Amino acid sequence: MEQQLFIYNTLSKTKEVFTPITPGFVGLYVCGPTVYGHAHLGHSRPAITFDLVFRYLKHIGYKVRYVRNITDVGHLVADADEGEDKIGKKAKLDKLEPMEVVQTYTNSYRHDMEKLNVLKPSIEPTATGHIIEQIEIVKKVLAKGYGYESNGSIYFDVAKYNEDYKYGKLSGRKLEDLLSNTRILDGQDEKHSSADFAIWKKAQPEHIMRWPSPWSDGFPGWHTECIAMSTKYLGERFDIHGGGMDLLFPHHEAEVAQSCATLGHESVNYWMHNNMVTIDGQKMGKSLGNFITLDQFFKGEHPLLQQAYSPMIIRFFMLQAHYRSTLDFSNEALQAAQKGMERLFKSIEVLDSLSASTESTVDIASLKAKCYDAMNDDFNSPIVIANLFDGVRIINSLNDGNEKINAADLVELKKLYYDFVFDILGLQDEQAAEGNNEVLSDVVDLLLNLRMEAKANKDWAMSDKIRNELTAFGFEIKDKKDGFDWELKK
RNA sequence: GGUCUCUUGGCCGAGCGGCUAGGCACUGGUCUGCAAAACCAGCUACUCCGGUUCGAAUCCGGAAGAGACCUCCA
Repeated sequence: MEQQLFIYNTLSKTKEVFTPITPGFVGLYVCGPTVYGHAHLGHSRPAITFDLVFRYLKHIGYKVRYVRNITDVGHLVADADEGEDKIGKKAKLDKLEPMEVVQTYTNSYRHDMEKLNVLKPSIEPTATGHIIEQIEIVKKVLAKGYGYESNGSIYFDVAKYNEDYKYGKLSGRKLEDLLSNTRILDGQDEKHSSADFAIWKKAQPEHIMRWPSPWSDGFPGWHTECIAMSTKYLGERFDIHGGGMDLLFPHHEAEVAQSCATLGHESVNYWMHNNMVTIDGQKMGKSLGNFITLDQFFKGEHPLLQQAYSPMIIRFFMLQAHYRSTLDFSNEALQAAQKGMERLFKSIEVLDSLSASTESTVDIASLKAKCYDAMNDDFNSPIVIANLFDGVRIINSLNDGNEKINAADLVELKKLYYDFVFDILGLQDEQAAEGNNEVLSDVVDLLLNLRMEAKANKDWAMSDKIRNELTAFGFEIKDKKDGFDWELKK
């Protein structure tokens, strides 16, 4: 591809031309889930967003190393039971080993991702597998003078750091504002300042997940794992770091700080952030308890769901909005996505059956160019989809004989749809995958042939009887000029 | 309270100075024994008030409403 790819960089708040550090190669890191619960619709947003990025970068010829972590330790519980992390808390409640909790939800997450046709990352590291690396980072922070020990825990000294670097450059915050706007008093006197964050936390006696360190038996802080894993697998400088907007502050800001503090420079060239999925205009999230899990969507088992929504409907729904816009959940929107997607897939079936003419009356080249332009403009999948729908009209017109296409264009058109629909957008035809039983197919054909005979004899009663009964079983009958077509609706 | 973002037709969602995406729904037409499907056509919106401009949904200022972050969160 000759064209340039533009990516919106949160660091500069502008779209920038993408230039990889090493020509032909891309290092991509994305913050993965904390595995203490089943994945909900919100979790699928970054997964699908960066799956699109991963797929497109590969499509245009890059070799991509995609690292997406599993957070299986280190996040404190919200309601301030000091020193207890989420995984540990959940483990006690369920009377399970912490690693059993981790395994359960990791499996569940991977299962959901597979259903959504999200490609597996190149490396999927876990925080617990990188305790040593995190301890090394803590040591470096201390050695450089940007951290301090307090009662066995180590904190990052934001004020000290801010003297040498600018804290807040990613999220656009100022340290003074942060300090003057702390809402609740901290309760813990260990920190010198409320803006400081823990990079190593001493474990309380009852705390199960713990590791030895030079300072205490404990566990790594919240923001250290990503920088440990990203630099380990992608290097001290790498191309793209992605994640949800809600991680921008403090999580990503703290990553930038730790990079600068330990390496003397930033690690990430392009920061990408996907927006939130909302429900009734509010962020769908664990803390608000207003989430619907992916599995509930797939099965339709939730009071707010009017029906089941297959993984591909969810995926298509997400891709119909740009990743930097909020996306509001509703049954109506999901149902509209479903119908649109069905139309798209139907046209691909039609496309496969088209035959070429000697001339073309359709402009495939410009359609193709529009699709690539959209992707190159910060991965604008809704525009791609809009163009594909323009193509649907073209395909149907070709099928109806209102337009003509030559052999070369037909090959191009097919390639365009296969590339974009299956490869880049990562959609799959679920209807087809369900397996059209051949015998069933023959039987339906037999019945419809009988109906054709009835029609020829103007026996409308018999004709309608066959059609209506097939319809009742869930078949859709489409009459054509000289025959018929049918499909089994779900 | 602080920082930031958003407000588009019946619904969902692009666009980000002129040529007014797309999907769903709806209406009319073509085709058809009728219907469905498909195609063609229609429905033409940018929260409000000022300003800049030959020209603004798009830029600037203000108001109202909503949201995100400031605390674990994708």
